[in-house]
Amino acid sequence: MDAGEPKFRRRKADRPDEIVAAALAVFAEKGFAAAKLDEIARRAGVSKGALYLYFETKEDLFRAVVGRAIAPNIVLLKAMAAAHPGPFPDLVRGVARQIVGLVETAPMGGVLKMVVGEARNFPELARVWHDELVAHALGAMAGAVAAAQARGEVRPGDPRTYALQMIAPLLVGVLWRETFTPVGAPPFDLPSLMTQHLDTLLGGMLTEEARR
Amino acid sequence: MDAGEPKFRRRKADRPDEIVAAALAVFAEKGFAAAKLDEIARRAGVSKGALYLYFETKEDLFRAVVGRAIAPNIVLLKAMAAAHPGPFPDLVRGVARQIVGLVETAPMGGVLKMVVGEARNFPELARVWHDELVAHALGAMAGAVAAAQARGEVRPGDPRTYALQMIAPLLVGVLWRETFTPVGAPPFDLPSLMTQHLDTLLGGMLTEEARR
Amino acid sequence: MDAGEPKFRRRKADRPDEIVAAALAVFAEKGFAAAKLDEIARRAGVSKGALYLYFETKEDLFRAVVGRAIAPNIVLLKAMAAAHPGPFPDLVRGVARQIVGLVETAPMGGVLKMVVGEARNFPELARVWHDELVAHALGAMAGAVAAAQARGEVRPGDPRTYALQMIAPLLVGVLWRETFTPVGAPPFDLPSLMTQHLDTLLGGMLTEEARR
Amino acid sequence: MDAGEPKFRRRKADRPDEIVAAALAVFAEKGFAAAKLDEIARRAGVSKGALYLYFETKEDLFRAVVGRAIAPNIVLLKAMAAAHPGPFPDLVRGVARQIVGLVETAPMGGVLKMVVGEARNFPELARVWHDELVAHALGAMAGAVAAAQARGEVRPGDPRTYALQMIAPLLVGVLWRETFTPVGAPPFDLPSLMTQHLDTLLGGMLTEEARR
DNA sequence: CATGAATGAGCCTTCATTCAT
DNA sequence: TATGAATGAAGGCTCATTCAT
Repeated sequence: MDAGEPKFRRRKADRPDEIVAAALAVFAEKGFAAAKLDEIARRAGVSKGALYLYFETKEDLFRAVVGRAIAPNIVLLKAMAAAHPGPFPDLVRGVARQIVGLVETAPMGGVLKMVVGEARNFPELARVWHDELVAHALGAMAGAVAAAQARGEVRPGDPRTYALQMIAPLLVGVLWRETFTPVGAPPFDLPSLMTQHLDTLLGGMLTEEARR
Repeated sequence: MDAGEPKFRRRKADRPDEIVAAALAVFAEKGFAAAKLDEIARRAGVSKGALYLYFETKEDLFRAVVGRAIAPNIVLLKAMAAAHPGPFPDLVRGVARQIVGLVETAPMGGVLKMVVGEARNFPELARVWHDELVAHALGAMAGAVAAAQARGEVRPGDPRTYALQMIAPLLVGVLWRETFTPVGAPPFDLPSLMTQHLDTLLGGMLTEEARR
Repeated sequence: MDAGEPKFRRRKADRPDEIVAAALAVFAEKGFAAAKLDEIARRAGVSKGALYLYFETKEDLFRAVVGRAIAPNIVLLKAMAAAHPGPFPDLVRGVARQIVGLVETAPMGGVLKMVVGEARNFPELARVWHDELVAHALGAMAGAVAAAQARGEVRPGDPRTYALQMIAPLLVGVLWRETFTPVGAPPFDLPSLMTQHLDTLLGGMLTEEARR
Repeated sequence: MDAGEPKFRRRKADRPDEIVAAALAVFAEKGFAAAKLDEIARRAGVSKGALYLYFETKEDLFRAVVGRAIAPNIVLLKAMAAAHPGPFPDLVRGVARQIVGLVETAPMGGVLKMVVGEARNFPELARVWHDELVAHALGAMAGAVAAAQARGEVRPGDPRTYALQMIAPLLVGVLWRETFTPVGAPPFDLPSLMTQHLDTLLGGMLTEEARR
């Protein structure tokens, strides 16, 4: 930018993000222990030593990667908080559209694998993910369900469980894409999957009146 | 030695199974790369060298672990194949009961993590799992759905997607138990979860006539 | 020993000592930081990994080396404690003979360099050396001086300082041998040095009566 | 720049000396290998890169440090050369006073440690120290002893050894201060130590007539 | 001259694998 | 078979050195 065109030396401020992006890719693919700093450095276009200018240790880098991967998902929380107070199905479909959009753009499969796969080795990361994102999201959706129940829109049942039911097929679809599609399994089209799922599930969740 | 009580000594023939069991526990907890043969040997009650009497390499052991973990799940395929040809909901609930029973007894969470987490590092294992178990199970259930649709019991929709919808919350519940419950998150009761889910989902899947 | 002659595989029990001996040589020559585990392993006739069967870290090995080097010097303390209660000069010369003997056999120069050179980096080692050996030795000799003063054998003066005066030339002679002799400086013959020094020093320390 | 107060800015010409001073402190404390250029640069108040404007390598800087540390000691040689040709004890005490003065002002402990501790890794430095300083000083003192012997002031004995005997306690006292005092050992007061030592030693060195 | 981000060779440490017993 | 001491290749991390600015 300065002095006309991008110099072949990248600007320092971008380095950490570039490293985190490269690290995310490698950690997601290999897992923490199997990921090699050599490969992360190579993919980030820097030397191995440069990693240590920005992160203390490999674990530190991993923490940064997993921690920062929360941010893009936070938008969902805000979207849900700002969701119009209309009929329950509209809310659900609106949120679902956002999530599907996120899944299509962000490397959610890899992040999921990282969080789930390393939860035992990095419990504090699982805790952060739960406390700062998952619990909020699940709680918000459960709250919406409970409100809909109070309005007579949704049948009785545990709201938190309803929330899990709604999102689960998408998560499994993402893991499927990550796990079985690369070895030749037929993929699931996630938007279609989600559409059919919500049609079906809402069909069973809504009361007679709400369904009409 | 110990000329007294030789009967209680485990027979040598059990060694491989004991090793695989110990390895399953460690691999499930740590992942492939972070698992140490020292720990596997210790948990199996044998020396490190003994592992190599039964398995060529660490990868070999891992393959054996993941491969053998298919077997307990195969019963599901047989159960589905032998399922009575009655009404669709009965079939679904019967199968679900079996799966939930399996989930309660077998370390399915750990196995899931292994298969998903190492799919990129061991693609042939993902392939085996898909080809020998997952595809069959999903296909069988999709076939049942299609048959029910043909009989007018189930509404239109992609049968394979329906199958995924049915199982997904249970899988996510298992991963939840593995990931977030250890760090203080409230657990999901899997049988209740499955009951509520099938009630809801079938409510949306079944046609008017079938639902009556 | 077993089965006739020494098998080409050395017996395990000796390994730690062999490693410590090799490490002493390398640490004494290079200092802690410049010493390479590769070289220590090579000189000990084992692989680099074998070091870690007996010592946790390089620092641990260093601590073991410096710690064990105290032992051979402890004999001096015992010799001094058991010293005959005769005239002061006899005591001094007897102890000196022991020390000179030690200096000729043990690698005292290297050990001295290690303790002094790494005192700032490993203060706990300096403390151990002082508390377990040096303070005792200096104190014992100072005690003997004080007793001799009480008996009227030695002139007034600080006993601890007298003790230092007695030993200092030998220590400097050892360091000289370590430092300047290898680059062509004329050596000092330590026994002669010590003889002349004690003759001179006692000449100045003893009272008229004692000197007679 | 800083058009306001340029006068207080250190002149560039001082940089090398400032760097050498900082390096001396760090090398003396840590030893060559454990010393980090980062710390030297920080203590010198310059950037790491700036070190390379004045010194080719870390070894070069070390050589400069050790080499320049000779200079302050050279004054001793001159003092001894210019020493009045009076009685031997006066000469000795005069020189001792100079040395004690030097020890109190210059970081002689650290320098000693550097020279002794790195003699094996940098033999040429040990050689320079010996050839340019130590040999001269020891030789000068030995010469004075020999002259005094010729005058009948000093008893028979190896003059070079006598010289070593005279200086050794001070050197050991310096090393003691460097090594054991920081870990709680009682210190030696070097001037008192030297006074008592010379009183004692001269008492044994001088002939009857000279002592009178 | 001066800076400090970047490099990469080198070292400590780990751990799968081997092998003498 | 079984052991566990020993190996050595591999990888995380450090730090002297370089170089674009």
